[in-house]
Amino acid sequence: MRVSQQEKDRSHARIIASAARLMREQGMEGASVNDVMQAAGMSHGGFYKHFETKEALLLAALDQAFDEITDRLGPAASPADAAALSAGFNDYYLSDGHLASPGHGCPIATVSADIARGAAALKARFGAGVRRVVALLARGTSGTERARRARATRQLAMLAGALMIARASDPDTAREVLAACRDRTP
Amino acid sequence: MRVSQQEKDRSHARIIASAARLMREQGMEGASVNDVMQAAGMSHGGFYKHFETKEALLLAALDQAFDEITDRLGPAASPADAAALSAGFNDYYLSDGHLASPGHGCPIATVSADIARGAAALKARFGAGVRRVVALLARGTSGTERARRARATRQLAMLAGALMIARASDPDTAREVLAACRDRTP
DNA sequence: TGTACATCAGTGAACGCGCGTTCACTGATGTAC
DNA sequence: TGTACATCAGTGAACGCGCGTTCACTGATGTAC
Repeated sequence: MRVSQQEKDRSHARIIASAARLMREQGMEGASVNDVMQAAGMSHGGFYKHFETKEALLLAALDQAFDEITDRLGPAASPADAAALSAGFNDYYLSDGHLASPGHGCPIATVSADIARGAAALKARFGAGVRRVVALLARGTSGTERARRARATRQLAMLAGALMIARASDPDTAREVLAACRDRTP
Repeated sequence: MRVSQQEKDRSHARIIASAARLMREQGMEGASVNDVMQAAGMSHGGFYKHFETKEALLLAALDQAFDEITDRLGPAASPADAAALSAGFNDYYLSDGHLASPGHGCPIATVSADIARGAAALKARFGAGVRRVVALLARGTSGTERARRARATRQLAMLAGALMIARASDPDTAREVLAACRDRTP
């Protein structure tokens, strides 16, 4: 049966939120249209009233996943706040909570291999997301614009690599990798 | 028709080599049994004369992929050689060749997200592979055993993260990420 | 404001397809004499 | 060394299953009068 425009908008948001979580938990191919719609409380048939293809959904879900992590870094009233935020980012990124909850964590560590095999449109959005995170991390640091961006990039690369390695390893190795990278910036 | 033991051994090696490449190019789920057997010059039906399940193949292919990268770091006659090898590893790891050839590159950057969703047996082998690479990278560096291992771990995490981000990004962002991480160790 | 009707969000069955796995079959290999 | 026969690596058809996508249908919503 037909549903109000307001309710359709809510459905749309639920579909994207479910996809943003499931694509990080199950991978971009592993997150099936059926799973996503089920998680959003609907049946699979209605999906194509919201998106033309699965790939269009993944584009929206990827943006949302990056939004979740930039929201975490966004609020900084002063350069000092920004520096503290950037330092605290390491703690969050390598925390046990982040390790155990890929579905609500950084998309770099969960879907970059899928995107590397994907369409150029996905890579463009991913690259834009990375630039946004780097720009936020670079606030409040010292040096030339170029040097600050480069340092933030190295920090993000190390964190994403460490999280990814820890998640793919046995518990002992995971612990060792996280310990080596915590409290250190490249 | 039956085939000699010698030829069966060669088939076995070709299947693992094809899987080691395809799993890095297409992902562990994306590398189908049919694709692997085709790439090894056989039809899919013969696969189960070599492996009990697809997962058993992936275990063997993962070990082989790690062997390929530890072979690169293996030969070091002296501590000075080891230090030069470790420094040169950065150049190889972030080279355009490695960027463009995931099928013959480091498995950390290509299959870790798949393994994070996989069985404990895969994680154990992955963790062992990571430890082997870290141990090789740590040779010829200074400091306590613990500090040397930690530094090598940070280096590997940064490299894997950078390569993964570069592959998943548009060309401009990829270039910037690689430039920021080349010639720098965390 | 009330009524008549067109719109369309969501449902559930169905589509063709590729997946991992199984199986009957073939004929060269390996073995026993 | 030669012969008879059991073994088994590799083939190709077939299996049930879940995938992305399509479609006829339902009935509440939104619109025109």
